[in-house]
Order: sequence, then C-alpha cells, then structure tokens
Amino acid sequence: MHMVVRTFEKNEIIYSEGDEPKNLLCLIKGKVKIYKEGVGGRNQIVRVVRPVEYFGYRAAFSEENYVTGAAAFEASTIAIIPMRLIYSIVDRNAHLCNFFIRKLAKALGKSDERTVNLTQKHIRGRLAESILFLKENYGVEEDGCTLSIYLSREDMANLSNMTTSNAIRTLSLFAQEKMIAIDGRKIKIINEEALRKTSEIG
Amino acid sequence: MHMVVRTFEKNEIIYSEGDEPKNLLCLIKGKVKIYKEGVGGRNQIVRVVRPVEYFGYRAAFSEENYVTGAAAFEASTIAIIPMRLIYSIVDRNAHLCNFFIRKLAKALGKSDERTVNLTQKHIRGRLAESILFLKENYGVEEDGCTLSIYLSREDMANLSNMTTSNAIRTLSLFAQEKMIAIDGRKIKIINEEALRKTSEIG
DNA sequence: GGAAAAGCGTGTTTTTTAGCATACCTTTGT
DNA sequence: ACAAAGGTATGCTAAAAAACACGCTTTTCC
Repeated sequence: MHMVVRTFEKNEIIYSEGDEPKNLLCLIKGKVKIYKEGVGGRNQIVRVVRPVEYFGYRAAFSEENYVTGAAAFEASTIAIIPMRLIYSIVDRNAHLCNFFIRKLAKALGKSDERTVNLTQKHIRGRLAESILFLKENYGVEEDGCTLSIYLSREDMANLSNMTTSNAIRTLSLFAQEKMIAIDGRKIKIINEEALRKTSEIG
Repeated sequence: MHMVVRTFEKNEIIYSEGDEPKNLLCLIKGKVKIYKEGVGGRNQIVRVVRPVEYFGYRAAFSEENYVTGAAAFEASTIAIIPMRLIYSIVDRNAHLCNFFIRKLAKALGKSDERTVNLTQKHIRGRLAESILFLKENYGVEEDGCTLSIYLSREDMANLSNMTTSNAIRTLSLFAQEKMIAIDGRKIKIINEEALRKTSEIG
C-alpha cells in the first residue's frame, strides 16, 4: 500500500491487455509505448509516454481491465503507485480531480484525431506524420535534427498503421527524396517543411 | 447563465470543428453523431450519442476548441448548460468530478478500440461491426431485429471508414448472404451470429 | 406537378496496400 | 569466433479498396 520504483529493461512488458489495473504508473525515465494487439499479430501503437508522465490509470477509473498493453521502448524507470491511494485522495481533492479530468480530456481529443489520421491518410502521409510526432514528443539530439528515439522498423510500422515492409520501403523513399536521412535506426530530419506537407496531403 | 432546451432538425449541425466550447450538452431525445472531417470531404463518425447522454464537454475540460463536430441524425431535443455552471460545481463536488472522470475514461478506452478496429479490419469486418454497434447503441424496433436508426449509405460509410460505394456494395453482399435484409434505409438483422463472425475475422 | 437534387445500385478500372520470397547484414549468446 | 536469430532491404505478386462512370429511384422544393 505504498509507492515503489522499479526499472524495466528494453522491450519489457509493463502491463498487458486484459490485466486488472491496480496501479497508477509514472514514467520517471525512459520511453514507453501503449499499444493494442490487432489482427494477425499486428500491433497498433496508440500512444507513447515520455518522462515525467502518468499512465496506466484510464482502465482503473473506468473500472475495466486494460484494453491496451504497455511496454518499454528502452530501459525505463517507473514509479508504481497503488490506485487505492489515488482513489482516496481524488475523493476529497478537487485539484487532483481536475488534473485527471484534464489529462483524460486531452488524451481523448488526441485519440479522435489519431483515428482519423490513421484511417484516412495514405501510407506516406501516415509515416511522415509519425516522424514529426516523434520529434514533437521525444525531441531531437544536440544536432537539432536527429530524432532522439531509435525505433525498429517494426515499431515505426506499428506506430503508422502499416506493414513492416511498407515502413522500410517508405522510409527509403523519404531518404531518396532527401526529406530525411537514415542510418540504421537513426532518423535525421532534413526537410521538415516537405515532411509536413507530405503528412498533410498524403 | 442558465440552462436552455432547444430542438435541432434532422442533419442540423450542433457545433463544428474549431468552435469554442461554451456548453455542456445533454441529448434529451433523438440521435446525434460526433464526427471529424477528414481528407477530401470524407467524414469519420467517431462516436454517437443517445438519450440521455451528456456530450460536447471534452474540449471545454481540456481547454481546446472542438476537434470534432456534432450533428443530429434525426430531429433531436438538447439541453444546453453553460460550462461555467459546471466548473463551479465540479470544483466542490467530488461526486460530479468522478462522474466526468469515469465518462472520459470510458470514452478513451472505446476510442482506442475503435482506432484499431477501423484501421486493421477489412471492409466487411468494419461494416458488420458498425451494424452490431448500431444495434447495441440504439436498439431495435418491436420486431426485435430491425435497427431503430435509419442511416443514409453515406453515414454508414462514414461510420465504417469506407467510401459510399463500398458501403452500398457491401450492404448488398450482406443481404445476398442473408445476414441482413435491407429495405431502403431499414436494416434488419437476420443472422446475428454470422454478422458477429464477419466482424471478428474480417 | 414537375424539375432538380440527392441518394442508391452496379459494373469497370486504377491505385494502394498487403503478402511473400529471398538475400544480406547485425546483434546476441555460447 | 561462430552459429543462430532477429532485423533490414528489395523485388514481385496478389488482394483490397478507391475512383469513376452511368442509369435508376426517391426526395425536396418551387
């Protein structure tokens, strides 16, 4: 009945679809994906978490089991706070209550936008958008243009709703077109304007 | 600074993407769609509202303008409650606060599931799912199998993430396969089991 | 009541995307 | 150091979905 902090190694699962939510999680250090298993082993990343953000509490508040899973993109440090503690505080702390309302409301808006982006844009648009999203969310290295997250092609695909081969193919195309430069998992944004345009028009 | 009730006619817009959210809405009677404009005039219905449900408050809580629009599927009666009233109550009423947390948390879970269903299932799966969804959400007529909502083919398409012609074609196929019977906009579920299977396997 | 518009049905073509197969290159673990 | 496994690259084929074209029917509105 008290908070603990533990580390998760790269690719370690933090919780799985169907698990009962007992804790509020707070990412102290690292990078985490929230994903959903789809048809034929294909996963869809629905959200990503950066430090310092809370996650894993939605299911608890709606009294359901998790409908998504969470895993560490890279070695991560996470604070684990029993939801029972939270419930008792929320009940008499309007401030905390508003905090969660706000977080949930923002996440819902993002989720709705994401639904449309993933369903209506074409492959190039979706991938361009993912690259920009990763930049906005996790930032870049000191050079100002290399994404500071290094994802496998499969994770890029799962983020962008496409097959791994299409992610590989389209990344190569973007590199040919000098919108990005790729070196293994390192993605450098060369022409952000073009990328933005691609993400908008498809 | 007080609640009003007004009616909206069929297809009338209740609020639009980009509008500033000032009110909490409550659908008293009728049926409402929450949708998002996509690429090339294609809309995606992200949620539907039935009586008696609250809607239109998400954007207010997250202090954004609306990212979705709302319109009446059919003639509807709606209570309009200024958000300013709500804010003042939420601040000191833990019960109401929990109500909104719960609603938002549930909606977010649904939205995540919807994202994956819309992106990964094939046309047949998506349409079958929409039909079952409409049954669960709005129910059936006295005969126990005719959906009590009558949508245009275009709305069926917008609900299922497909073009209007594909919605028309696939509905005809389902009718040929005796899973449903169609008579204009009337959809009768003949073989729910088959429909459910179609929605699962694609 | 009749013209115009909106909605529906069906067939064909084209584009987009998934699915495979194969080769090569990097890690990982022993 | 080496085998095995996992990840990346590329080409080809098949399937799915969109786009288009056209005719027909129903609604809407002067």
